[in-house]
Amino acid sequence: MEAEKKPKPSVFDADCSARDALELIASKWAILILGALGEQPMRNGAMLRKIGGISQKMLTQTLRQLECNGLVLREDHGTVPPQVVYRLTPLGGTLNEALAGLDRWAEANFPALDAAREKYLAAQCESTRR
Amino acid sequence: MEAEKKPKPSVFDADCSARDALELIASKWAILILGALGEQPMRNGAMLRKIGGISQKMLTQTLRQLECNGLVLREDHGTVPPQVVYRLTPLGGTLNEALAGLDRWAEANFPALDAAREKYLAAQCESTRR
DNA sequence: CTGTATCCTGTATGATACTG
DNA sequence: CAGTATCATACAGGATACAG
Repeated sequence: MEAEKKPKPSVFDADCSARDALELIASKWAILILGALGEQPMRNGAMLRKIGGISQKMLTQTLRQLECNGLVLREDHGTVPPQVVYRLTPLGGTLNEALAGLDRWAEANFPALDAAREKYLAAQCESTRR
Repeated sequence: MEAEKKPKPSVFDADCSARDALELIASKWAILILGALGEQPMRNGAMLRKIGGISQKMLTQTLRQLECNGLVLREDHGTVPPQVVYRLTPLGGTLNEALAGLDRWAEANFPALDAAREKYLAAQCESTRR
C-alpha cells in the first residue's frame, strides 16, 4: 500500500486515456451535438438547423468522432431518399447529463461573464492611459 | 404571450452570449486549469507541474482569459522574486463544480470509449478489406 | 437528403529566447 | 519565479463543388 506505486490515472496526466476522453468532449461542436441529441434523436438536416453556425463538414466530422467512440448511434434506414437518424447511446446519455450541467451554467452565467469582462477591459484601458 | 416573440437565448444560437461562454470553457486547458485551481490555489510553476503537457504560453494565455471573465483571481504579491497566486473566484467555483463532473466522467469512462473505438476501427477495417 | 472531396486561410499552439 | 516576444507549423474549419 505504498503511496509510491499509486498509478493515479488522471486527466492531469498528459499521456493518459482520460485526457484523450476529455479532449474529445472539450469541443463546442461535440457539446452542442450531444446536447441536441439529448433532447431527442435527430437527422442530419434537423441538427444543421438546430445548431446555429455549424457547417455540414463539422457536423459530419464530429458525429463520426462521437460514433467512433460509442457515444452516438447512427441508424441508416437505407431508403431513397436517405433517412439517417442519430441518437445517443446509453454511454452518450451519461455524458450528456454532465454536459447538460455545463449548458445550463453557460446559459445562467453568461451575464456575469460579460460584466466581468467589461470591467476587466475598462480597468485595462485605464492603466494603459498613463 | 405569443410563442412568436420568445427570445429563447440558448447555446444553440450562433450569436448568443451563452454560446461565447460555452466556447470559453470548451477548451481542454481551461477545464484543466479550473480543475487544478479547484483543488487549491496555486502558483504558475505549480500549475505547470500539475497539468501535464501544458506550455508556459498556453498557461498564461488561458489564465488571462479566465481572469478577464471573472473566473480566476490573480494575486500578485509584488515581491522579489515574484509570488503570484491564482485562485478561483466564487463564480469560477460554481463553474468548477459542473466541470468536475466532466473530469470524473472522463476518468470513469475512458475505458468504455477506448473499447468502442477499437471495435469501431476493427469493423471499419473489415469493411475496407473487401 | 446525406454525405464526401478539395482547396484555402486564419488561428491555435509549441519551441525557443529574452526580461524584470 | 513569472512572464513576454517572436517565429514556424500544424490543424481547425469555412466555402464550394460533386455524388449516391
